[in-house]
Amino acid sequence: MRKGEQTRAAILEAALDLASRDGLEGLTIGLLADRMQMSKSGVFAHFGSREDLQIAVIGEYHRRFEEEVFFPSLKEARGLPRLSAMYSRWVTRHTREIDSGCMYISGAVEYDDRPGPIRDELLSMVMAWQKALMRAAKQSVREGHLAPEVDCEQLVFEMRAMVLALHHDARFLGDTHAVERIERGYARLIDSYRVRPSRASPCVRIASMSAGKRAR
Amino acid sequence: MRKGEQTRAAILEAALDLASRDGLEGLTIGLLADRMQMSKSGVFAHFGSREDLQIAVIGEYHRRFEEEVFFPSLKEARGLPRLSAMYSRWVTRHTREIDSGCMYISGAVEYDDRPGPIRDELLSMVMAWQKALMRAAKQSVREGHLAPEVDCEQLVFEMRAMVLALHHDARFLGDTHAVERIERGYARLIDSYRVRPSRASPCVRIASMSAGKRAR
DNA sequence: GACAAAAAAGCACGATCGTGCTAATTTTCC
DNA sequence: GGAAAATTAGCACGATCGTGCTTTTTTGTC
Repeated sequence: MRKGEQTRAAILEAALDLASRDGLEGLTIGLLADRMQMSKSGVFAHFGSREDLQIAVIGEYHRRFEEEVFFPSLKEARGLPRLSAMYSRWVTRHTREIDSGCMYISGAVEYDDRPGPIRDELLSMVMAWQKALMRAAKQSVREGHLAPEVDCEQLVFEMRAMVLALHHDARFLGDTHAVERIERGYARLIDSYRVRPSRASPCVRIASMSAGKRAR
Repeated sequence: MRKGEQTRAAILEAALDLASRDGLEGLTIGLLADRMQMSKSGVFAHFGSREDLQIAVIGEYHRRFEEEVFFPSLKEARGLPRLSAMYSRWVTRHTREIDSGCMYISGAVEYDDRPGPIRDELLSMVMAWQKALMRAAKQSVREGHLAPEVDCEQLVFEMRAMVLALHHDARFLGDTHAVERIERGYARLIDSYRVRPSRASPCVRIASMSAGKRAR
């Protein structure tokens, strides 16, 4: 009883690693059994099917994502500080998982025209994060950190876009400068949307971004 | 002799369609044979191996990409008009291949940590297009359309980023407004980099982008 | 330590994969 | 039209896949 949950967790850990590297489609029971030094049936028994395994992996990935990126950012003050913290932690996570890959991104490509429970699961998690970003952006406007006429959808779109590019460039092109570009891009983005009471307003963005980098 | 090339081309056509939908990894000889109403060996004989088939598909995809996006843009005047034309055609192509998917993007995810000839082939084609964008951006600076202090790498990075987001949102999220966002994003991007001799400078960008849309 | 329950293994199944080999068929050329 | 060459089909192979079934091993409880 207790042992079961324990090995299940260990399998999930290995599955997470494997799926992050080779994609959810590359996550195979045989490979997983090899890595766990178990029989295929032994692994299989813990999850009703491969699909359930994949869904469990997605859930676990999301749990960790929230724990690492989302929840800590809630400690920041509402508005731009929180939005920047979320973005900074998101970017930091990408730079750290540079050789494991983001499951939200690889999953989006793998399942963008493959309907079913896995796609649904991925979609709901990606949307959850996207909505969290949207909330933070709108709060930034409400708090007076960003100009009232800011199109938050547009802002979040461009923020997400650069993360996709970061992932693409760092992993596929092997570009090591993508992080700097995303920082510059975000700076420019916020700068053009910021409410400027005076020329020398405190630069929340830079502080938060580099704090995130230091924490790496 | 003649018949061979003909059916080879037909196979390649079907393979291109299949790989655009299910990814290069999803391109399988059996599926291809089914769609061609041929035997597996019949299909196989035209390409020395599956890998050679995949590489041939990538090459064909790139040929069509250049023909549709790159070459026509060369007719535009050097500098910003050409850069905008390239971008516009690129975006247009994405909106049209919304239910087939961009092989450069899906390929990047599939092969970002799978070394070998396929990755090499993909990489060289993606880099070719990226360099073409860079040349056009730098020419825009040289021609005086963009400010001299513009960081072209940064500009192209953000341009590419939004295309990735367009692909992601249109295909995975099913978002129908991504095209408008990329247009607004590009407008903002260029606007902040543009050289402004007068307030009412001719708006090359908008003209070109909407021309591209009309041509769809 | 015995016993019930849970966990893991063993095994087999049908499918699908890429790919070699050989035979049949079609095309091309004189 | 017949010979030569190119093209396609047929078939088999070893691998790997997910998954059901039965048996063995391990675990937790009295």
